[in-house]
Amino acid sequence: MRIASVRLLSLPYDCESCYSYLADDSAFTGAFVNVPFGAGNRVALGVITDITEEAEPEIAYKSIEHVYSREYSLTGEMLELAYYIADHTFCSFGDAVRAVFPVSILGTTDEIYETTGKPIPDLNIKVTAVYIAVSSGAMNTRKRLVKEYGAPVCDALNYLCRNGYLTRRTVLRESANNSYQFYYEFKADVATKSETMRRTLEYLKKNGKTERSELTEKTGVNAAQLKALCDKGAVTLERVQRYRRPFEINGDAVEVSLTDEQQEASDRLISLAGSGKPEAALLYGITGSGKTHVIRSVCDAVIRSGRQVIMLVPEIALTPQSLLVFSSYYGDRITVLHSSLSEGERLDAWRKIRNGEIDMVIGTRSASFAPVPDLGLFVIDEEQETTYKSESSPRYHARDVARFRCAKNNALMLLSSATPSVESFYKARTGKYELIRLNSRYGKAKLPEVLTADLRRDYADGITDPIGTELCSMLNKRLSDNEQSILFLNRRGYSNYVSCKMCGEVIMCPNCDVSLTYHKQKNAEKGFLMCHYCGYRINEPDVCPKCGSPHIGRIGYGTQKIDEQLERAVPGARVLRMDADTTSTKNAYDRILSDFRAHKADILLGTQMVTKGHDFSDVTLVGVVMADNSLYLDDYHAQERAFSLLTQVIGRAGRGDKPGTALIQTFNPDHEIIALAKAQDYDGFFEGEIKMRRSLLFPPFCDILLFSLQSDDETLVRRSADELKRAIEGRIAGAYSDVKMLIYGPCEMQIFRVSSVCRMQLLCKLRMGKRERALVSDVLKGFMKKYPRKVSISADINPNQM
DNA sequence: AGCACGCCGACT
DNA sequence: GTCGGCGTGCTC
Repeated sequence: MRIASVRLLSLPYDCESCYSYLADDSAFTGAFVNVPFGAGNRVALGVITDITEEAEPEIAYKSIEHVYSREYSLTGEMLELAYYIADHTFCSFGDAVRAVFPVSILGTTDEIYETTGKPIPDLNIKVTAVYIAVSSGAMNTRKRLVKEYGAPVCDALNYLCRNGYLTRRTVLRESANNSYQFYYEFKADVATKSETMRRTLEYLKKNGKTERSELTEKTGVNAAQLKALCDKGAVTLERVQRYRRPFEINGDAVEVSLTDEQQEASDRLISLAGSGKPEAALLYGITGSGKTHVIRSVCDAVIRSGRQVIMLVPEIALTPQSLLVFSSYYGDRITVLHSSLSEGERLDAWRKIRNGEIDMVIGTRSASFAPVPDLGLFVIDEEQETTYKSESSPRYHARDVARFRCAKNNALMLLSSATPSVESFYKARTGKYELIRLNSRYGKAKLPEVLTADLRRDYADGITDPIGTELCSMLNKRLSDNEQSILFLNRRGYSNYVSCKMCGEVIMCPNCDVSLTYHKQKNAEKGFLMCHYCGYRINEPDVCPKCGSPHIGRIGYGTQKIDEQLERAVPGARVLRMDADTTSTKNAYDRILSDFRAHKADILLGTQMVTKGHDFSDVTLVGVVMADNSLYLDDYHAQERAFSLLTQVIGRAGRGDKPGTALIQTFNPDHEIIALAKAQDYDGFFEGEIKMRRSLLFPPFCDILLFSLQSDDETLVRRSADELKRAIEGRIAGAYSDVKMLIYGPCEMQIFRVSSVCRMQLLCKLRMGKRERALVSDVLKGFMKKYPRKVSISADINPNQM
């Protein structure tokens, strides 16, 4: 007897998810299966993790209902990766599998109900209604019934099945996202009366294998006639998956010759990639040093050796420009993979990758799981970016996935950055990663001149405009010289809120502990106020809701307001605004950038988005409207983020022939981080930062473990948070006395209430290892058992925000 | 997570 | 007296 261990995807974290089922010969490890589960034998999706021959007599086994094909199964690597993710990020096995595998590719299952003919007795009216609906035939699938009658039908259906009035069978429906092309080929002459069919046969005889649409067009044959020809054995039909392509390939490959420094870096990386061992390297090169050329040259070598490359970029908006660089070399052997592809596009890309039709995958965090058959190189560009860490379950870091996969495939993990994360640079310093430096700027580009504008002086003169006098005059100068400028606005602290000038009341969201943000309404005097956390929305009030005073007004300035001020301060300038509001539509981002590149505007004003690796040769001025906002967040990352951001912004100036200038407006021109960014002195920044991290005990000298608790019952979250702390302390005093950790809190999260849900957190510093993970898992499961469905809890290792 | 079983309040 | 509330416990 074959017994398969099946792990179910639908069970929560605190449930044992492994069950044994009888299996036939079609079962294999890594296969997705449908199994009957629970008293109602509802269909559940699972994965076979193991197969044995020994049955245990005391277990009443059920049988596997369906085994999905090998084409859509987990490879050994992916199965191990799913376990790795579940273990390291404390998520359910199902969440981990759904991250590594596009489960929707399997299609959907539904349950069909049929009457048995057994007459029903006098039953509950609802049950009778369901029975009648089913027996009429129109309403016989579970999904349709649930949609019509709501969830309670399940009870009725189970009752009817249990007592033999209905039977249930499950059906599989192939994913609607499959799209096929049909190829016909001539096989044998047959007699037919139809002129069209004869013509079709002749055409096939002459032209060989032909796609259906071409055949229909040329001979006028229809689907029914083709089917008849197949049935008669006159032609054969071949069904081929059709792939959609969500992007254009353009540009011609330009052979770039590498500088000596670049060539040396490339040679070293190529030898690492070919070492036959897992390797990790950090490519650290100042902005404009040509990291991309080096990466491309390494990709070339890896692909030539028959292996594949995965390259991650921080955000979707950056995929087109990377694609532009690489697609000219690799043509249709390259693909993108990210979450804004349509379902069909994503699945197509996935299939092509798995079929070995792709040499290079470019994508965001989720592309870490691209099923390349023989991974040779895993590049993470701008590796310090926070977007590589997932903020929802599974809370994995792409770097850890990369490391895991490179270890399995003896591949090279290549981190690349001008401002590496402190953690990565420390690893490079201590020899865990090979450090490869590019020290010289490439081509004609020169480091821009960096100036600071002391806003205190403006304030002393009574000028409080967001664009100070210095910046204003420099912008005007650029305009008259027909040169371009970029203005960067740090979003944080720039939200517009509404407050009463009489009583000081700030209009808050009723569901969340945040102020409402003002939004302009098109063609209207009054705007509206919206909560960015829960979406709550009201019209802008005329009077203060607290004291009734009409003296209420908008405070703060965002891109909109600065846009308005620019009209006055730099008359005649054409301004393009790029932020979350103006880039909401699909191609807006590309359009804004290409318009700016074509010099259809003089000033590009925007948030984070303007800082990311675009080269505009006409830009000679970059202004940072307010540098201070990013410096004082109470988070140990704050300095690092600020330095990285400022360095990137400054790097945007002077990418072409003309010398560039960066102007940083600040109230703190003497701040250390600003000085370091001004000098583009990463090493200096790192020395200071690593000292701080060591003395205050922060990563990389420990890991941060953050528990978050949520509940709509305020007293319960508070109480359970205290109890969580005691539970951890109890275990450390008992079974886990070998685990060392510091516990801080519990305390309220920065925004305590969101959507009427109260949130607490508990922070721990420790060094994560096997025992530590066991403890965390233990504590989590204990907590979930104690507060089922009342308080939700999650654990996050080294979160982006605390 | 579902779903069944089981034990207490507002209705025919 | 029953329908149905959701607390507890189990699922190969």
